[in-house]
Amino acid sequence: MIAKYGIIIKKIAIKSDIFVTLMISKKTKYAINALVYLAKQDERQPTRISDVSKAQNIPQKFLEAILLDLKKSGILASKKGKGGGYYLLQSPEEVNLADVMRLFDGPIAFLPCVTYKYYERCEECKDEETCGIRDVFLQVRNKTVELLKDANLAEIMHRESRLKKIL
Amino acid sequence: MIAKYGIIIKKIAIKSDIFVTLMISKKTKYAINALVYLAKQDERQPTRISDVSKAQNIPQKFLEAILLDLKKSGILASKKGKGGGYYLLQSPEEVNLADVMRLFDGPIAFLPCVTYKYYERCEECKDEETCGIRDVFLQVRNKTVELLKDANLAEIMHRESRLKKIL
DNA sequence: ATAAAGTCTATAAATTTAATAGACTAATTA
DNA sequence: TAATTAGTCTATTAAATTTATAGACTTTAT
Repeated sequence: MIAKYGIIIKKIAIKSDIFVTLMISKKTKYAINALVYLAKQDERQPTRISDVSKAQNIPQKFLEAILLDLKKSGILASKKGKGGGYYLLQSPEEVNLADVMRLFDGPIAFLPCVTYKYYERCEECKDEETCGIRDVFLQVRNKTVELLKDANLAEIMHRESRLKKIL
Repeated sequence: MIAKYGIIIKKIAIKSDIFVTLMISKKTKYAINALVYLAKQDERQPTRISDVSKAQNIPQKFLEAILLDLKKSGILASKKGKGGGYYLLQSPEEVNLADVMRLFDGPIAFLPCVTYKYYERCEECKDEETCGIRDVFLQVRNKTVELLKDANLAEIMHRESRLKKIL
């Protein structure tokens, strides 16, 4: 990144490219947008993939795979044939960003040694129990997961209402 | 990720591969390890790249580029020739993980729209000011940056001492 | 002088992300 | 039961990024 600084500045100014190293993937972003959109469709009427795709500006074929994954994980359900589409299977309160992010981007952690399900030791680490770097990243991970667990679809919609009132 | 679950489970069990989507890059990890190592070398005697490389298990050629970047950013200084090497230019209190991570992995944020220096709007976003998703990720980002700013090299070493006392 | 040690340029292998294409299957309804 | 709608599955590809590796070059201490 450093070696490319000159180019990067240019990119941001002209084409607005952005580094993605620590950011969520487009897949996760699309998934979250689609879920919030489905949560906003009152009733549990199925919504067509093509409708979600148009409304949220997500490439349809890409979205198909994403929704299928969300279905396999039990968050969404679908109905085939005419009048079919996708709908929330879980309640908006049950679906939180931590789970969605983990589904598509893997563990929420800056280091493998502070993950729960994907734990991996650092080779160079002499004593993990007393590693100061790990201690910091463990704290960050715990706080992040806490905040993302609280951020369920209902909460996200509440926040939007609140923000609209302020403005 | 989901489509590969079978393989992934196998990988974790057999070869312990890990997804890296939201994790810091090896470059950043190497940089942090090298910095903590240099901070532990009392006096400001230059330490050879080869010594850091061996002690921290970092490919030497890769480390050379990393240390050079840290030098360009003003964190380290170097001395050439015999008896040369790298040493901290800033005090251990001044060097924090937020700055180091930003240097190599770019902005600390899950979405471009909650970054400061690399801000980018989401195309699909109708009203950013009232976006509930953005509101969540902004909160996460602020907390994360706060914790990482506090995590300077001195603090990391303090934590190690504290952890050693507990054990 | 010469040996030690950092610097610079270029390139390559491996992995991952993001996206596309097309055939196939299931369900509804006329 | 045929036609249509809409989700499902498999394969492939393009682009970008990460993680290195190689080798020539420059500077400095003794």
